[in-house]
Amino acid sequence: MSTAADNLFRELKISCSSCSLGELCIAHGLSSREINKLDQAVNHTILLKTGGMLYRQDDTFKSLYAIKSGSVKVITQSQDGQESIMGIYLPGEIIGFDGLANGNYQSSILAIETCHICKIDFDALHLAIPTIHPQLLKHASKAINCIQSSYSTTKTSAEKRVVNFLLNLSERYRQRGYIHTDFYLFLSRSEIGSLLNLTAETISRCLRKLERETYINIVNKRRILINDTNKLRALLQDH
Amino acid sequence: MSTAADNLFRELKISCSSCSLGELCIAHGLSSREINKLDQAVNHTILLKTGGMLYRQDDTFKSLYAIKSGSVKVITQSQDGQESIMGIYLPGEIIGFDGLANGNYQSSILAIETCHICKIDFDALHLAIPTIHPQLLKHASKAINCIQSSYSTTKTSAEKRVVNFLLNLSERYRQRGYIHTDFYLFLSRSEIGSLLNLTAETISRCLRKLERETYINIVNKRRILINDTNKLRALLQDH
DNA sequence: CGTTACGTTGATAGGAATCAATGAGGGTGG
DNA sequence: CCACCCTCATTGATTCCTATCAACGTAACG
Repeated sequence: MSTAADNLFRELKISCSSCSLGELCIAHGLSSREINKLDQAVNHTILLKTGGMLYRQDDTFKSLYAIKSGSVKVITQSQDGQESIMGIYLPGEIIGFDGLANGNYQSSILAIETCHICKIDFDALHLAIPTIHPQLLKHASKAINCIQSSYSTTKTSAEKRVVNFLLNLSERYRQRGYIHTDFYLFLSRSEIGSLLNLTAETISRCLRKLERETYINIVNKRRILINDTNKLRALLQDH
Repeated sequence: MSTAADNLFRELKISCSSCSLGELCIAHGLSSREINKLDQAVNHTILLKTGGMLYRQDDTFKSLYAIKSGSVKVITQSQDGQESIMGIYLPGEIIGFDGLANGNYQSSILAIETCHICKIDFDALHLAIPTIHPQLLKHASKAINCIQSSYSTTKTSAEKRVVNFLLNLSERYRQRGYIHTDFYLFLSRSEIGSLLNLTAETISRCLRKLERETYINIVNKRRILINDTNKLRALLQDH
């Protein structure tokens, strides 16, 4: 019923040349003239508040989106109405490739914290910079590898899946220049469970066990401090 | 150590204009002049025998590949040496997008039956037909949706995963104009288990149970006859 | 200040893994 | 041609991990 337009957001004007995403964005490697053209294709910067929806599963595909700040979750709804979290996206990641194949997005995107997001009209982008596609393909390829690797981790024990989840987040924060041993979980235990194919109780038990064994500290339920990344990573090796 | 070149294959010459893939291939929608250029980019048609390797994980990315006939399996090796089957590809599907992001393939491809495969040199393709990229993006998007949906099914019971596997194969054969209620499994029970995150014993038990309950017939271990697709599909609904 | 959602913890149940034994086919070499 | 080996598939018995069920505590919020 409701669409992304129902949610509160403001439009901001930030030019691509002054955007902080840098090489993470599709603009990477473009000439300044091309970047000006990109600016015209990317006419909206959206402010999306926590809980706000960027787009809904089955909406017709029109745009790709680049996350400038904040994070979002990917949700799919199966035919029986069960919602399931498929992943989360952080700044510098491009969303929307799933809509390209059929012309409809295959998942819904919701903000799990306040986000700034670039809306990139696909047709306009194509017209403005025909040479952009290799960059897009690389981003799509990265998305493929990302999903592929999360599929791999479903083959291990609950504890390993949780450890892998934490290390994956940590590494992605590190790559973006954030502190990678101290971060906030924007997902509930139940949502993490949905993401990792486990129950909320199991997530809770695993996190507390990791805390008891001093691999991590948990502050205020949601804030994670990693004491020693290498020791944590070692947990993935044992069988 | 060994590379794809070690495996037996012959080169065949088949022009894109006379290729049977049709709209499944990236050539779909191109003018005849563009198709001639594509022919120059696609200079090899490879005959790959059962067990032969198309490329190996970590090989440097150079080409995309289109399966003309036969089927292949996708294998990834984790750091501890464990091999795991990530999926199988059928005629009309494009392989190799996983190598685009980093310049290295993230998985190995092995033939599970005799295959004819088009090798599409990526750089040559780019030079020959700069307008090809939207088509490529669609294929990449399809790949994303495909992996995404197989990730979804890891959230269900063993029996449902097996049923979903059979129906998925059946549907893909149907879309390609093959008989979709009678097909051969080119994977062992153990490989299906690896694909679905189950053990060989569980796969065996599930298949035999489906046979006992007359949803399917199993001929000679590997050949599957589906008695009633709708009844089989109904098994996915119950909880 | 009740209501609600979230998180923690314990007890129990269930489903798939594991272990084990057997059989069936396919290939090889004597 | 047959004995042997090896891989694959099947089936049963048992174990183990995670889901489920249940109870309670806590924080946020109107």
